Amino acid sequence: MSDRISVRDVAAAAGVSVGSVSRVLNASGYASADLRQRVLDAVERLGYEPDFTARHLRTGHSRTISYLLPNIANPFLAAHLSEVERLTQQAGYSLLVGSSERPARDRELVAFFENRRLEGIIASPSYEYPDKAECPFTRTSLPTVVVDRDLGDAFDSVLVDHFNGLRQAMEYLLALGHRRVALFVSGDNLRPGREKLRGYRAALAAAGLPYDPALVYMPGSWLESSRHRMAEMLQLDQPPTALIALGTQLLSGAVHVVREQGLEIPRDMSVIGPGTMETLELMYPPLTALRYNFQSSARSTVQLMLERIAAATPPAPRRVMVAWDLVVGASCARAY
Amino acid sequence: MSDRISVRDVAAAAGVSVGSVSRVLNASGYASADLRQRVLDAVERLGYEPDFTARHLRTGHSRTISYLLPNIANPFLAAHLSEVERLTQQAGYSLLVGSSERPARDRELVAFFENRRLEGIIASPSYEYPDKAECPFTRTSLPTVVVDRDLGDAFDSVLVDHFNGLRQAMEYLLALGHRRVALFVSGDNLRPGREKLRGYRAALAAAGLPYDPALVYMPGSWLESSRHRMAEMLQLDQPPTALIALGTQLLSGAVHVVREQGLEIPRDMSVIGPGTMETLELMYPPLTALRYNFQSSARSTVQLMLERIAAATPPAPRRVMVAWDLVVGASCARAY
DNA sequence: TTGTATGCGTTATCAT
DNA sequence: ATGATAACGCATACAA
Repeated sequence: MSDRISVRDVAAAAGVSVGSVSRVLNASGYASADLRQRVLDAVERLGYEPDFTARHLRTGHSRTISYLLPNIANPFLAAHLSEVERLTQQAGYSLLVGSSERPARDRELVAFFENRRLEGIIASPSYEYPDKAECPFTRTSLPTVVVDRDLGDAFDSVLVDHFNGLRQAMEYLLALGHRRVALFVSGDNLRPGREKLRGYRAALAAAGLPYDPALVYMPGSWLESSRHRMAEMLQLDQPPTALIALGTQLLSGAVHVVREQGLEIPRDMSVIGPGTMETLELMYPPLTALRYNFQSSARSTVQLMLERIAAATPPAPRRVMVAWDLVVGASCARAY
Repeated sequence: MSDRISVRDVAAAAGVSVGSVSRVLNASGYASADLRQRVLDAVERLGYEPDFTARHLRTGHSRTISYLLPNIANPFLAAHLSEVERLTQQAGYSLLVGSSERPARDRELVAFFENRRLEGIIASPSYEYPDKAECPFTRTSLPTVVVDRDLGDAFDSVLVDHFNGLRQAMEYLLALGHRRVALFVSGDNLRPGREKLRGYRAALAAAGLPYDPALVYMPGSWLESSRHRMAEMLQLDQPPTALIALGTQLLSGAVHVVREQGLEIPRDMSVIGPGTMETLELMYPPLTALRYNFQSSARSTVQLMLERIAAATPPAPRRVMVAWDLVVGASCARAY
């Protein structure tokens, strides 16, 4: 059963040496047409396929890259991961997934990736290492492409333009006459949250409106109660007339409370949410949503990685910006 | 830079032979306390870590398993994958993901996994190979655990109990007085769809009600229009008064049309949907949903796999059933 | 143009 | 108890 055929078997069957077999298969060095044909025949006949591990040990190429991310179950990340997997496979690489929600695990995984001689790391860690000396990705020599995180400009980065996405959404709401907009976005400890807040505030400032922290909810970690915060906001003297909630859970919790209080969307509350496939149609009226192109983002990610792997000398770090689009549904109305 | 330290370096530093280093590190064979200590010190001092690839080549253990699935972006699959990844990592294994939506790609991936000497395959393919001779998983000698597919009883399987899930949901609706229930589930070409249909029909039969194909929508592949089908159903002489839609897209499309026609949930249409995190709260009134435990399902999957890998002689195939729970929300009402 | 021999970094099988 | 050495399966420098 464990009679795997090796180069030796092929060589014997073809009546040539192992070196010749290898040379033919890798198109390295010379080989006469005759010898070449005999080898190819034998390979075909025996169904030989070079052992990946042995080749890896010899050449140093593992043809495998890894994707380190906080949580595969997050719809945004899953969509991106899915595309990345497709493209890496297409390029002849395998994709190893590693999920990590804390720095210690980041370090473990990076050490693990190095030990396995992976060829690159796509990193979207759950911590941004303000102290660069502690950043596991700075310390590794593996080609790294950072996805939507601020890890300094030593890395190739694919960044989502949260800033302008939020500005766009806010300008849309402000144009509808809204002056008090609630903002529900994930963690201010990571780039996506920070940039969204920046965009939100920039739009307010540009319109000459004050920034009110009481209208902002940015849970640092998972599963805090967005229901509770929305309930609080509705109790304010001047409650929000619009809501931007960019996360399925954040949105669902907030919207639940809004409706529970007998408020109607969009009449009493305008809503902008995340543009993942599901949410777009699940709500009624159809959600006005911020959406970005996973496919193009994944394409950039993989392309940067492959270029960096192939490069003889490491290229200067590049950064790619991915834009959000505002897809107008029917969940926003003019402020009364 | 590429000055990786090897056993030889450690051996030299400790003043012992490479064999001794290996023996100490693998706790195989004898080693005096003194030698043992010297080796451990040297390892510590040099920061040595055995190269995974070389070890793999020598021992045959790749400590890697793969998960073959149709589509990572599917929320159900992503949730399951996420748990499986966590558990495999925890057990010291890496997880390679491979997505495939057609038999030819299944075969490619299996060949690829064999070539890389992975230790096992978790398979949830997009085709069930009625002709077993064509099934790539039958032909491979790699330990295989099948997830929610009917690939015959030669494999360990973790199966979701769609049959009883649907029976449960139907009994609930029938008890509320509904007699015409629309069913929107994915493909009848795979076990999940087939079993759901069986459960649906069993419940109807038990209640002495006729089965009407005009109320059933089971798209074979993605993205057909559930909106269109729902619109048709609402035109029937006797339109459905309840809907079971088990898929985020199926649900959102159908519900969209229902509301568009001015029907109210649950007054004019009772709805039961899929119990993924997002959907549960996103709808208003809160969705009554069928839900199953990803974690327990993932735990079974990984456990079966690890046992099979560890077993000296392959155990008889086992099958684990995972139950659905009906989580009652407020999207169902008594039939008028 | 082709064959031989060495090494990749381990582990495991021998002697000692 | 420990050390020398072969072997895992391949690629390649070198000899022929």
